[in-house]
Amino acid sequence: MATIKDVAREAQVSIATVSRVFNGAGIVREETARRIRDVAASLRYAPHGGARSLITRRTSTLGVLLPDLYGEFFSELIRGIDETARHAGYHILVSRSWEGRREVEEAMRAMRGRVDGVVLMSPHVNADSLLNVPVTLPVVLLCSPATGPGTDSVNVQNCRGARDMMEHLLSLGHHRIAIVKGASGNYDAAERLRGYRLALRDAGITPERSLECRGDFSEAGGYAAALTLIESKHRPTAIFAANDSMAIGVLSALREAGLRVPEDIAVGGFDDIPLARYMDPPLTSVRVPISELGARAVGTLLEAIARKTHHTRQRSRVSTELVIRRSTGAPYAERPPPLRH
Amino acid sequence: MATIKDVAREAQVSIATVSRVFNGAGIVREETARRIRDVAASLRYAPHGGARSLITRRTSTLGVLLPDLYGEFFSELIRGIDETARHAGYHILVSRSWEGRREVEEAMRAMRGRVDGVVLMSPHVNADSLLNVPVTLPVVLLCSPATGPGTDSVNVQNCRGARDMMEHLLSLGHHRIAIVKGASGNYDAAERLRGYRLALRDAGITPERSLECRGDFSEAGGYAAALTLIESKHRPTAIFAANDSMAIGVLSALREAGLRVPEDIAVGGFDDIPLARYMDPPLTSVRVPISELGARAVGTLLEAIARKTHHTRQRSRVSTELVIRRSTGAPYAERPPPLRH
DNA sequence: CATACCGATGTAAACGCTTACATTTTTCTG
DNA sequence: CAGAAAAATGTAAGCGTTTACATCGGTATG
Repeated sequence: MATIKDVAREAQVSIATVSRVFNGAGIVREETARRIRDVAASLRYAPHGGARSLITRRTSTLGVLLPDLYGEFFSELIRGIDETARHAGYHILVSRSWEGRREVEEAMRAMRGRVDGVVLMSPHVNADSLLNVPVTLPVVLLCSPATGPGTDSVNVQNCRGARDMMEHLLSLGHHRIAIVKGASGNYDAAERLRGYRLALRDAGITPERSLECRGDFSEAGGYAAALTLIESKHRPTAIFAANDSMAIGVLSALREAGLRVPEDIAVGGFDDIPLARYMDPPLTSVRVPISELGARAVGTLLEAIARKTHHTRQRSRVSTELVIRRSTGAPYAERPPPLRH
Repeated sequence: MATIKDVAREAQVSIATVSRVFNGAGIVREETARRIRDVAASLRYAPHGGARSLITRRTSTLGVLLPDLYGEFFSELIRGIDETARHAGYHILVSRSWEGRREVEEAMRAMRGRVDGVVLMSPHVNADSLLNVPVTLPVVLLCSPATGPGTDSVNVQNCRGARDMMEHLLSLGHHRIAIVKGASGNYDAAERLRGYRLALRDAGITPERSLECRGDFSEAGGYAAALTLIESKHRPTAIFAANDSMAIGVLSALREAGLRVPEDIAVGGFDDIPLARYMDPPLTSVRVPISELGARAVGTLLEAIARKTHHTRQRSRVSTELVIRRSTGAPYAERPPPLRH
């Protein structure tokens, strides 16, 4: 590959002049500039990003550390992140970091000198503690428990969203409402559970442990949970799954058991993934503006990078919206999608 | 941020020794090594990836240029790519390059010095021509038209898959089968159309232009196409949509028009995205092993990188599989998903 | 006891670029 | 047309690493 030196030699100028042409900085006589560009083109020269960032101390790249890459949630998230990043002239370096604290640390140090900042989603680790450990880099926490101050973070209004769903179910006359919980140790899961309990208390109902089913955010987990609930002596009249994947599993289990939704039992989910409205019956869910979540995180990160040390930490929460469809049997449930974009 | 020099000074050794400790290369006395590691930890030192890759001439990063990031297809693709890349110790730098040739070129040159190779998916540009233009980097083409030799590429057996679907429909007794075409100028779209026509010819049926509806791979496009087909004087008895998103749009349009699927009209899709089996009725589709597609591309790329110039070009095609469900009304259609993982 | 050798460490030259500063060339001014 | 100011270009010092090669004790060898 041709380097700046090759171009300089060929065009009979110093490398400084070549550099100036490619950076728009400094002044170069038009004739010289043209000659340099021609030579560069004929040599197929392109500036070496790595070398450039070594000296400028900026990589124009953002690291994105995610716990997983599976499913629509992450697809949307990455889209939101990329969109915002690219508008600001940044690339994104995606990495899937497994759950453990060790791996996250490892991933963080691998980012050193490759990125200008990191969006970190690590719902299983108390991410705050991570920040003391490896590299010093601007970091924004996404959907992660961040206790202390000192850290930027973006979260979903899980608790509020869960309460909205519960209030909806309660308003339809349900008293025995079960929840299929999210993965244990997961921050979002814990918050949604908290919302569930709060809503019950507010309605004067004492939460029952037998109605709190363990789950893991997977379809299979929802399926299994539903089976348990169906067989329980005092069957619930509604099931709130802590995410849509599990709700889908629940629907399958109910159908196989010959139970009608919503007539025999109502079902609600969380996230409102695109699939939700296509279920049979269409699934009532709590919409999370996923791509906005990513966009917000990047926005915060960019600010942190720009402001360097002088930067007041921000923690924001994106709000959710209850989307009512047939699976909860509300009279005003959403009609089938119109589809004319 | 601490650099190798800081560590060296603090530990009272030369930077070379520090470097050796962090690379496992060369021999360092255990006592010295420990001291260096301690100092490094207390200084929160981590090697600077950029500087390192400047001198070693490898970045341990793979560039991924995609036309879009929307939807399950890309989510799966990235997953496959990341999986394989990380096993080989590579990171991935994701970039969405718009359609135009200019943008792809621009993105390619931005990759210079940041990555060791590129997976390029650019279904609208004759990607082969790109390879002459900007930077010299190992490239693997994904789902892209690559005419000449000289280029590694990974594709889907679009034509074969489309024929499978058509043969299935023909075997069910359909003669008037419409196709909703993919985006114009798109390679996959063209190949699927080719398969459609070949299958008809083989069955002794002359393809009719009026049965080839324009589409764009979007739900809305499928919806619009279906409306046209419904209103045509001589209505088809089956519709083959060139991807699942459009098939979903088709299903919506048919439902709204009061037509039953598959009794009044059969519908088939392509890709077999997760949504397909949840449709009502579940959608017959041609499964594309998406994450394998990504994995294969990375595998080929890694080989190209390893082999440097000595590398025989490979072009592989991943095969598809017809997944029969209720939307085509075959007697042996797939039962509802089992779900016990 | 000189020699060769080996293990441990240091020295310094890259890698491809940017940029402050110095130097040369051009253009203007009186 | 001299001299100064402005414009154009060159020089060289890094950026944070790796690594070939040099150095320097110390130990085994003859």
